[in-house]
Amino acid sequence: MKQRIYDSRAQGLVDFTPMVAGEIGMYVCGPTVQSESHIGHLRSALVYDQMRRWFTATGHRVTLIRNVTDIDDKILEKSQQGQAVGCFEEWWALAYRIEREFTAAYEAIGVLAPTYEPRATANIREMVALIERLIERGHAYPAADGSASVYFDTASWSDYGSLTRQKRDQMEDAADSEPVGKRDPRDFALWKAHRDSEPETAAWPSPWGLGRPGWHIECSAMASRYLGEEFDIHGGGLDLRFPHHENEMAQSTAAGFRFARHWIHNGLVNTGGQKMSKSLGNSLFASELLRAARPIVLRYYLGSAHYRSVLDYSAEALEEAAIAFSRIESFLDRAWRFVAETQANPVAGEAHAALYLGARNGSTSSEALPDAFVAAMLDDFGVPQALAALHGAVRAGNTAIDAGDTDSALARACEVVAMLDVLGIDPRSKEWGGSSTFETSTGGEPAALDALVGALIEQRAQARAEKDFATSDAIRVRLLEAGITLEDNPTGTRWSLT
RNA sequence: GGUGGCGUGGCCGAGAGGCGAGGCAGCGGCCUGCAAAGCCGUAUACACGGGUUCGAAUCCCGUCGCCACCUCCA
Repeated sequence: MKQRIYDSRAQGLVDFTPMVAGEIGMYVCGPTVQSESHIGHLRSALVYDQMRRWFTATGHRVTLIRNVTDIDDKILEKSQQGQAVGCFEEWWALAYRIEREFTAAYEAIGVLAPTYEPRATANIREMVALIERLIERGHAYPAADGSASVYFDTASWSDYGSLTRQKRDQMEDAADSEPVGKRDPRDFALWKAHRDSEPETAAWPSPWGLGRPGWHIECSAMASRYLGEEFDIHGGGLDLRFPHHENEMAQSTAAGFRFARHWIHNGLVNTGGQKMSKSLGNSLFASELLRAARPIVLRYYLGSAHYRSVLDYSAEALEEAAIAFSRIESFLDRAWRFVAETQANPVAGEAHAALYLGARNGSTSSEALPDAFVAAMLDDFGVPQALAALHGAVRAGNTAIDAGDTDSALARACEVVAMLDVLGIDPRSKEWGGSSTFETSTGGEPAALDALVGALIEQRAQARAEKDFATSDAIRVRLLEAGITLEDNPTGTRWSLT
């Protein structure tokens, strides 16, 4: 079966074949580091992280480039606003501080670091070269007002608008565009002349004079620098289709590059059916979300809707995700305990352990993945369907445990771990702080607590043996009130923190 | 004015011409001293009106409602 992806430019599902067999180049638009990261940023980063992991799991060497826009109007504005109220922070300090916050949030939800994360300010020379090339080819011009600005000549590029299927003559004029020096209001800035009101640190020399790059040119320059003039996939949020990606594509192709073969756009996040925006005051910041749920649960939740769908956030849905996810976790706990308990032969036990670990590290390869899971992922990264396959394996595994079928239980557990591994949500993996041993969930609790709870469990067992259920229930209630849940199993009583 | 998307059961959320994804909640049962966990069973779901078809939630036409983008955006 072939990998299918939804290509925004083709507006449909297409077969995906890497340019070079076994290698995939992806460029993803990262954030403009001007203010706190929110749920939308997390979702976007996660979507491409999952694609990257999937490609890797299926044997590809992926080069993932995600840029950081660290120079832009808003960064300068914010810095100036802050300074006006006495908070002294240079624009570059602000950008760097926010960038680190973004990195921390990404890491918190298990987004792997991209292969490289170029900053716009470190690629000015490449941008200038690209602009020069566009001027030479007749698709860009220095501003007519004598400033150092340079604009892209949209009229010179007949393909302009093709990414978003818009006809140039039917586009609305940019309301806030600076008519200064532009031939046409639809033309956009490649290079922005330095203004006296802006800090000198935010200006670079160029053949046209001191200035800073326009927003779109950085991605064109960096994508080509790190991935070449043609590469497999370009991704970003749906809101970037126009103007950002349209302009990026226009610049790069007008410069003579083939550029991205496929364009992928992830859906946005709504809250209460409304678009999330600062003016509505309904932004969900990463910091709040990470307090509202365990990061691994947040990751699970963000993957529960297809990447192209709108994700309508609600606290209830997040809580449901937490319950659904703990079902998976408790299965893994249960499966491992079951296998350990029923495995009389330690040699076979070690073989099982090796199998289990292999599934976790992906070293059992995608063969350990159920067909339904693979089919779902091949079909435009159908993570929600893949999660259905995951839950199916959990149920089958629980059934096998109930039936006392060790081999089947272990096989299902290995499948579950392999699937979780691909999705980046294996609670026992190192990235989530799991240990590589096979302790049951109480294994990580302090020994003192275990001794205390163990003593109470002992007392309760005594009471139960004497059919003194009033006492045994009282002990259970007291522990529950303290946040400890008891479970009676055929082999004894197990406790866990709720 | 232009471009695109969405409307699925109590809730979230997949799917896209013929067996009702999955999760949460509910109900009935098994297990349990009672629980918990787990399992089994359980649903006149596809905005509305036409049409195409042996068969439509899925395709076509229309209507209604909601949303996004059209040079700040993940």
